[in-house]
Amino acid sequence: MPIQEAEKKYQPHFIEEEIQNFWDEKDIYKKTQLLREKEAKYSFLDGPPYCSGRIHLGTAWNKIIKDTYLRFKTMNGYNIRRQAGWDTHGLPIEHKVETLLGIQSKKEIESKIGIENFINKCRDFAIENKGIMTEQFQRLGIWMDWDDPYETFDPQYMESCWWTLKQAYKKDLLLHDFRVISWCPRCETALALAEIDYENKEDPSIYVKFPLKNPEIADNGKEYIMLWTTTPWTLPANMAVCVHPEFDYAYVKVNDEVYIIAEALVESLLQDKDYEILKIVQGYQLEGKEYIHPLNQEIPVQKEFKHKILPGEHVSLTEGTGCVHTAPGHGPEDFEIGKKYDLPIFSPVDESGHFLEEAGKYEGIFVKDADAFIMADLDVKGVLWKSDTITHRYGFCWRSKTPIIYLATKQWFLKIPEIKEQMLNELDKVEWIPSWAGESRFRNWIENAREWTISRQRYWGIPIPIWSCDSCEEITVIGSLRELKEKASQTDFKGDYIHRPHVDEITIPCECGGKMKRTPDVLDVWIDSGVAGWASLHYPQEKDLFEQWFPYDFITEGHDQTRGWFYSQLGTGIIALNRTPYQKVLMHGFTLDEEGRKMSKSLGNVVEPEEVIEKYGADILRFYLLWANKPWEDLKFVWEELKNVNKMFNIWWNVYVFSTTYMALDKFNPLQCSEKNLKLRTEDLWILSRVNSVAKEVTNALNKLYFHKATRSLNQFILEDLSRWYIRLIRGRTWVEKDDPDKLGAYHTLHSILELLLTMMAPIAPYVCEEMYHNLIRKVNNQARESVHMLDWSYSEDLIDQKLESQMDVVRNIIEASARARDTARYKLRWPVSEIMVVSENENVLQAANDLQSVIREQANTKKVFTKHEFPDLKIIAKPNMKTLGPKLRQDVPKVANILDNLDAAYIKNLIEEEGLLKIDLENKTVEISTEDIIYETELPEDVVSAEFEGGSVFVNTQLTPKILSESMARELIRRIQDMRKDMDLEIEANIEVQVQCSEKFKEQVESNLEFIAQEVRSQQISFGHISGDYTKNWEIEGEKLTVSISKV
RNA sequence: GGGCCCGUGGCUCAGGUGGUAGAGCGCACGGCUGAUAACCGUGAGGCCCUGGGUUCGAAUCCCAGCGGGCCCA
Repeated sequence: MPIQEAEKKYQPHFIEEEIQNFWDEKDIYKKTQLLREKEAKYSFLDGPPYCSGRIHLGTAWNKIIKDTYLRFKTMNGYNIRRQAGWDTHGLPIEHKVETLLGIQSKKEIESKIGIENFINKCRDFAIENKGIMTEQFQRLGIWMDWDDPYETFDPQYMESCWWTLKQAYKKDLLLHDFRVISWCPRCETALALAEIDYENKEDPSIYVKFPLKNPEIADNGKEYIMLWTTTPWTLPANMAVCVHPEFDYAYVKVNDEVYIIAEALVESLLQDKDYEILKIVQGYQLEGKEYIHPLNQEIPVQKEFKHKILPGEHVSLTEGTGCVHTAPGHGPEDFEIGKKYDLPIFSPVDESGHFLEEAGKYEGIFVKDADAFIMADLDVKGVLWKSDTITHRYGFCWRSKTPIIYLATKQWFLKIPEIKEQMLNELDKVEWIPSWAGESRFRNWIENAREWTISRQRYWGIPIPIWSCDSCEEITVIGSLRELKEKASQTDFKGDYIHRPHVDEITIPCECGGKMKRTPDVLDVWIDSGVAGWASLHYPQEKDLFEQWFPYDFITEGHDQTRGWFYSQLGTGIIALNRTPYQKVLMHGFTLDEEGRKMSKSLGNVVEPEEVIEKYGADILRFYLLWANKPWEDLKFVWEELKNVNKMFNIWWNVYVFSTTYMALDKFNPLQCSEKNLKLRTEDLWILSRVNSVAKEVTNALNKLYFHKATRSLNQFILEDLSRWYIRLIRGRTWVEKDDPDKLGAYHTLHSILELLLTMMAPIAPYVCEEMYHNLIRKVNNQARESVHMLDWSYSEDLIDQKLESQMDVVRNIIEASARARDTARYKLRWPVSEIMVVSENENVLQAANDLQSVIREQANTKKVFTKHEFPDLKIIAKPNMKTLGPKLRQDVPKVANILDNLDAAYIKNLIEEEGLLKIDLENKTVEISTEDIIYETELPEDVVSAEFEGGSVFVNTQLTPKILSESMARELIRRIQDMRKDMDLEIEANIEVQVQCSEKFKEQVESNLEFIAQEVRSQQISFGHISGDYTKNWEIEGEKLTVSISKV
């Protein structure tokens, strides 16, 4: 089948739907994978998106980067594993399901819904969203194993995760201990650092004075240590006050009271008060002083305890009083101090953030609500010195957006600090793009890594595989389902017994005779995805795939994953396998809105991928996202810029339409081209060189993951080289009717560059390339591979001719300069000129003009092209420089000017250059004229206009000879007839008859060019006088009124 | 408060081994027309975020600050 004329308009939706159907029906993805099955492996791991809703632009960008790179690697002959992944467990889904079920707390889950029911709902929810998101990704043209993804709720996957925990246990990296950790009172669970978002929040800012037990200075006993806090609710758990041992502290007298405050902060705190500093001591001198807890009446525990001032290196002078309220049960640093000085870890708050009985008076009150009560009580006691509010950054639960609190609880941890060194070592073995992503950013994060809280007091997650005995201290960590079955007391294992609540019922007999029960927690979801590298391959239950594909050559995710997936994979990788699971990482940016703000629902600036696809299609969205910025920088999504890309696609499509129109018309078959039947011109060799140069650039760019460079090269090529230049150059050749080698040469060249172009573009714009491939390649060659995505990536270094490319650049400059020169003379480009002269001192420029003379002749519309080192007919004019001569000659100036005017300028110039000066005899004296006294100007001969270009000048002879005028008029007439053809909507190849009614003068002018006119407008005959055609129109050419009439033959 | 990145015409971005600032879009004017929802030409429009330093010379290197993004405290 021959090449078909393409649709006139680029219709992405139609094309994309059609191609998607083709891929689906013919199973093209699978076939493409099979094609490379035996070749070298390149392993990739998909970072699993969380399936709680719909994808957003950032997720789309992420997958588009992956897809483009993997398609590129596939075409380069690699066998690639493209399993998609899904992150399915965790709080976000639990929350959505809670909302769906109309409940709000853990209690309700257990009492109203039941854990099993709840888990099932979560699973259903995840599966449903997975389906929705899969469709969204497919609509973007993403090729992955959508039918066989890894899912974190899959029991086999979870088993690998258990195995990982067991490795941690074996290496003694598991820890169960009391810690103060961040806690979400809404979700009633511990949170890891990675699960906290920071936002501004308004809180109380209060200064409280704690009375000293043994006042030193104040006779009236009113001596206090002043402290500051933004969390009044933690005061009931205050166990100490810390001061920095090396700072100076002042005893300040205000009215009849004495306060201890860091000296550096006195001024700012008491600026509007009368105060007197009585004494200054160093912090260590305050150590051991006892104070009285002001709420000791309200909280029984506080009545018993002896409160002391302690040293603390963490105390700073940036805010507060330099005396730090210390509640070991409610702050990580406080906890450390508490441990160091053996303070009780008092944390009288339950999981939901309500005070327990030990909190005395405050029992049952939610901590944040207790702020007001506590402040009121302090006020009544006269110890609330100052009360204000402050807006500061505060941690929130990543999902429920609840302000976190710190509680002392017993949790499971991974001892990350113990493997930190190894993590840093492994980090160096990874190739990071950009390099600072690993070398600076990730390194910094790891260096600050602390113990990782991995237990969560929730339901929808991987149950922690730790069983502990209820009578002795013994624990067992289960590493596989088989091990569980072997050790369990039960024998009946049916259905999903690995999720809660069924796994909770399984017990293990302990050697001591007791019963081991599972620790009721589930795992942090970051562990879920962290183990994806081997869990997706079901290692160690299955070994084959693991041996083939692990470790991974490449992963790519956004920069938020520094603390997320990059970290969790590295940590668990070292725990499980002593190594990093990935070897090359591209850290990409975020998508921002037009103002550079992040997209968020609350700002209402979210752009949905669907919205873009609807307007422009997936190919254009893909190209845009890979073009707009460097992948590792944030990307401002600007609609206006999409128009740009859209324009490029339209132009590309137009080139394609142009090509197929003529190729279809002439039934062009690229397979039947041979050196014998076609003739290549220099411009053909040039575009072949260009397209291969671009292919080389694209190859290098994609190899380096510089998608922006690849797309920018392609964009430049399509617009500048192909559409604006090459097509313009070959227009004339395609208009020839007969089957000549020159035309075939153009077709053949066009065909092969389009083929290479669509091959290079295929990973980026997979749909439209497939469409073009089918028409241009498959239609005429049934041996060709079934899909463009099955092609081998290649280009020809041999066809690259650097010299020719730079010569063409010069020639384009010359032609542009000639157009500019004509413009200044208002001499139309449509009218030919007899000659142009290219003048340059640069030999290469002249050579380019000579070598590509035919191109210049055609495009500059000139009969001849000459090249010279300087313009021979340039007339030099020497003018007196009045500025210098005036003061020197005074009244003689006019005489000298007159003499100079009569001398030949070239003669003057020569003389001065040779002798340094020119002597002019006046009646009574001789004046000497030197270089600075003369201003040289040049004058062009009549009928010559010039313009400069980089490297030289172009001189255009615009003299109108009768011959030139005749051709000009002929061209004017042709243009009008073509216009009428277009009006009539004629087929391009349609033949016509032309009748012209005009003055005798005009007729004579064009008569010698009748044959030329006839050929250009596809007219068999041009007759003058009588008008009787199908379509008649009046025109005016250079003042001549005429009527043209044409008929279709 | 700390770490990393970014900051160039109205907009989006090049340039970045130091040597008189570029492109596309947009704007104004003129031109072209058988692939053209294109194209060509001309023009206006930049204290290259600010301030210091190194240097004969800084958009580029160094330091400090400001603004934005991400991560953390």
